[in-house]
Amino acid sequence: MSTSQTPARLRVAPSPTGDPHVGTAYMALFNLAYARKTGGQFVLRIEDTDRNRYIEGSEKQIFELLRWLGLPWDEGPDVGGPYAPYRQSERLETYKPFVDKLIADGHAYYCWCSQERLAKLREEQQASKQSKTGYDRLCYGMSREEREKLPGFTPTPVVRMLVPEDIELTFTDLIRGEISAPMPDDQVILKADGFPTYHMAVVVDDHLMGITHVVRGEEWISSTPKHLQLYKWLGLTPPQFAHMPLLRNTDHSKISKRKNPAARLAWFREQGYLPEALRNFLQLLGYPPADDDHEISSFDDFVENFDWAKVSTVGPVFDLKKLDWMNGFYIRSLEPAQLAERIIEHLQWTGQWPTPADPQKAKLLTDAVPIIQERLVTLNDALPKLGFLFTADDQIVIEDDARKTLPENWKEVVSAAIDALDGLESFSAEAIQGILREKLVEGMGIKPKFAFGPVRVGITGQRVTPPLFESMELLGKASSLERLRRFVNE
RNA sequence: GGCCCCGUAGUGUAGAGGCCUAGCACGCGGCCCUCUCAAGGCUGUAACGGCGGUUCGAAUCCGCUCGGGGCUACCA
Repeated sequence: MSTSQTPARLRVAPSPTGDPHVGTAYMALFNLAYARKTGGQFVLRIEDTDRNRYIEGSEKQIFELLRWLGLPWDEGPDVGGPYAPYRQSERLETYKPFVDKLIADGHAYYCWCSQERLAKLREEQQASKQSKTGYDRLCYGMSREEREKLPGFTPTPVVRMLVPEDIELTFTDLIRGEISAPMPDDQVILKADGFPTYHMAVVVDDHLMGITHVVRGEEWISSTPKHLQLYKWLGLTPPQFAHMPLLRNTDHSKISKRKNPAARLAWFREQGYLPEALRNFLQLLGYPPADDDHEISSFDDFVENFDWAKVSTVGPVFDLKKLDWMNGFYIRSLEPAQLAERIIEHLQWTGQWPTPADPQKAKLLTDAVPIIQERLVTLNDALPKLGFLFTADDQIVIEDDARKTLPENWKEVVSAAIDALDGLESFSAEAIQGILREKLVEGMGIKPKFAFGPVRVGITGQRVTPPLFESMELLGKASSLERLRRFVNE
């Protein structure tokens, strides 16, 4: 039970730099869970301080996919909120006084070093295998005039923080407990283009927006001392930190779009995964199931028992096989009518079907859902499994691997089936099965497998199909007989 | 190179000194069911990286070692 806790404010802060990343959804899920558990708020903030990597339309994708996944935010660029704007590019004036104060207090200084000089410096440090790397403080204590006389000068300065020797490198993490981080160098906090870097913006915004818990990826552990130092200089109370494990590729490297199609959040939707299945799956990465032999769990259950201490410190590898199983499970647990709707929506979203859908096709699909429901892994599997239903009788092609399964006497079998079916009044699956068993299996002494096999091939052209008798019922008597006749006379 | 984080079956995890001849889920194998394929039922397979300590006793604590990962940008 959620005891009386102080409402927490958490945020997810993706950058609009391309296709939304699956890691964004992973972070959002855990942030949201804790916000809900404490009765607090979940904020979406867009961190678009990098003008070079900014990609038009990426932000919209973030909104769309996070909503699709069922992770709604209480405050954000598109829904507003008391701390608007929620887009860092619209907050440039907000950061200025904080930077000015740091400079005035002697905690930050201007740096006119050119990118070239810095690159060269870095190169030399790497090559010399020195233990100490980072900016060499050439500009520290200099005026513009003084610096200008030296090489590697660039007219527009950046602002760097003056990291003290005794900076606190240890902090408490909600997931890992006491941890320490590397000694930082004099990090740039304000870029030449007037935009703050992440380090400056995140501290100012998290403070101004009343964020109480910062939940982010493990890759930020090494930056946390810088952030803590900024809070200290500015006289602000820092939030609590929880560093989530990093999602991994199969080779255990940090998950990347290049090595892993699943790194793109949109990929899951395109493949036809159900958002509730993906959410459940993500929840299980680095987090134990609530019930030891039952990994299916609702978001509410997740929230109910949520505890940072349960989050694993080991970066989990994506196992799509498990997601497949889970997606199938969620598909099977839907009402057939609901599933039909989801399939149609998906076909429309992927552009395979028009909007509005052809009523006849929609009806046929809906009627057919019960026979494919337990055979689907993703929504994309539906149409291919039902191909024979949406194909005209004279367009059915007998596939090679289906033909190979045909016994010697297949024409005899199919002819007998035609005769049996022809006199059938009610063309129901039950009646079809009844008469075929009577005439072929019992009457001719043919094993069910070889009696129904040729009929299946004639009806669908395929070796593997949904249940035969139900398929024939859906197809109707006329079409079924037509197909069998064409088959036997080919 | 330096600093930091991490190390239970193929994958996700349970395990917080004896309840562990290490549990569960997915995967994979077998059997049953069966009109194919699924679904379902039963069943099998497979792990504490290594080495030293501490202890009556270690997957659990300590050290070293090996391995993986992250950071080391005017990217986040």
